[in-house]
Amino acid sequence: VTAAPPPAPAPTVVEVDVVLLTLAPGQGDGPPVPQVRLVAPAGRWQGDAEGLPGMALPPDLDLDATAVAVLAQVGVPEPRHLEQLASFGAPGRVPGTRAVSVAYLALVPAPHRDATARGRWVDLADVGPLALDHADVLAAGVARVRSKLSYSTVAYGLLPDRFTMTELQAVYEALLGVALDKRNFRRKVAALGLLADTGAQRRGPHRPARLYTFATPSLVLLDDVIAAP
Amino acid sequence: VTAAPPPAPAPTVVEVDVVLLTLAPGQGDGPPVPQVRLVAPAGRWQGDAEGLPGMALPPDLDLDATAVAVLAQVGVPEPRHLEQLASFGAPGRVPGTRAVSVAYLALVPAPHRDATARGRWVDLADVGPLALDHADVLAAGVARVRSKLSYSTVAYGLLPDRFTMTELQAVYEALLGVALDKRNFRRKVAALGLLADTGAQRRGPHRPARLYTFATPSLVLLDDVIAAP
DNA sequence: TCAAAAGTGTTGCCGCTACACCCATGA
DNA sequence: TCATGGGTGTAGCGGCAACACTTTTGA
Repeated sequence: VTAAPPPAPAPTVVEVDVVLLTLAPGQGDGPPVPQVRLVAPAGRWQGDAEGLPGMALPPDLDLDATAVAVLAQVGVPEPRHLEQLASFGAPGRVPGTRAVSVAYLALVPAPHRDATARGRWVDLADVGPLALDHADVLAAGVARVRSKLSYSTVAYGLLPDRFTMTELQAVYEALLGVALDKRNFRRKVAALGLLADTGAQRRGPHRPARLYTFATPSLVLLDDVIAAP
Repeated sequence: VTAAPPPAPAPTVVEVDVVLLTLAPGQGDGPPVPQVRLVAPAGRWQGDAEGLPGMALPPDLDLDATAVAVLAQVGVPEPRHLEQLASFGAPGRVPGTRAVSVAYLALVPAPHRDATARGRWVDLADVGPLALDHADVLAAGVARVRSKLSYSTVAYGLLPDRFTMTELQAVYEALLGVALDKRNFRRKVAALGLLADTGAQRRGPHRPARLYTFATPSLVLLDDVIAAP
């Protein structure tokens, strides 16, 4: 709301960038490794650093829909979870233009190795210098996921439809970077009542494991669980 | 990041809107009442509904600085707390243009009744229909404050420099809408060690009350407190 | 001396953590 | 039969909620 008559609109470009995260199965029997989707430098900026996938806001799409379109470009038809992260708009962040970036966080289960899609998955630990201020954006995304682990079912975004307790626990351990007690973990998860036992089992070289699903197919805040008697 | 050569920038305006909240002392001996700062309809949109203070993003300011500029317009030289809330960018949200709004949340102690500033304080309970999608933005701001009460010292943003325990408790009760036990409240607050006893007292018609200050003059996340041994 | 708000301890309960063993399967 | 991961119970401790009375002041 401005008091003065509308000034000439600033020549500002709005773009939507997406921090797309996944958890790739560990090599051998190692723990799962967190990965980001990065794309090659192109379009608006030059240089050799990769960056987050993004696009300019189209006239007819809202912000969420634009994020979905960005995801489509990198081969993700629909993410398990998508939420707005923050906006970045420092005057110098894109050389030559004034660009405001609305950043999103997206989570998907397993890296579909889709050859037609742009970009590649990079282990979080191996991410090099990124274009523009994308390192900040990525950091914000990672921080958000980590903090949400404790008070929501973010893990939903990273797991396949059916998964074992051990896999669920591995998600938490990989993202939190700590080891958890198996019995306590299972007890706590069970107490929340968010999982359904599918009855099915995963058969492997050893004793079969029960397969579970999230009872509600979306991310749930834990407060909401408690508040629903 | 776009693969194609840069398309002509969409004619998009970026504006920064601020949800400015305070807690006014209650009438008589009533509890404090939460208020928002609203401004009269002007500039970009017509109609009789008030709206949140805001302005177009100037070429030389980043988002945070723009929020500060907006606050200056409504008579707040520097807010106790300022954080980015979310961005709103549905195609139809401002008739006639494509405007993306980056919303901020700001907190200030007491309503300075400053005649030169634009706008007025309105009890949250009395807020009527707002311009554009500002009702959504306001709702997001209120939700953010409420949720942050439990895991941070947001109350810092709403209290004067020196305050009594009862006032601090009243902030929590007013925002949470529940009554709290005096002894438990004081014990918990003391255990966090975030307050300093000023030694001074507030004298009233009854027994004087100790005055406290926040030891760290900014909003603190409670996890950080625990993580600092 | 009275009215009104400030200030202070204890107890029971619940949830969290720590900890070690048997089970089912495929090889 | 063995190697490997799947699955289960308990006991101690600490934090949280419930609860009522004394103190200090101004009028």
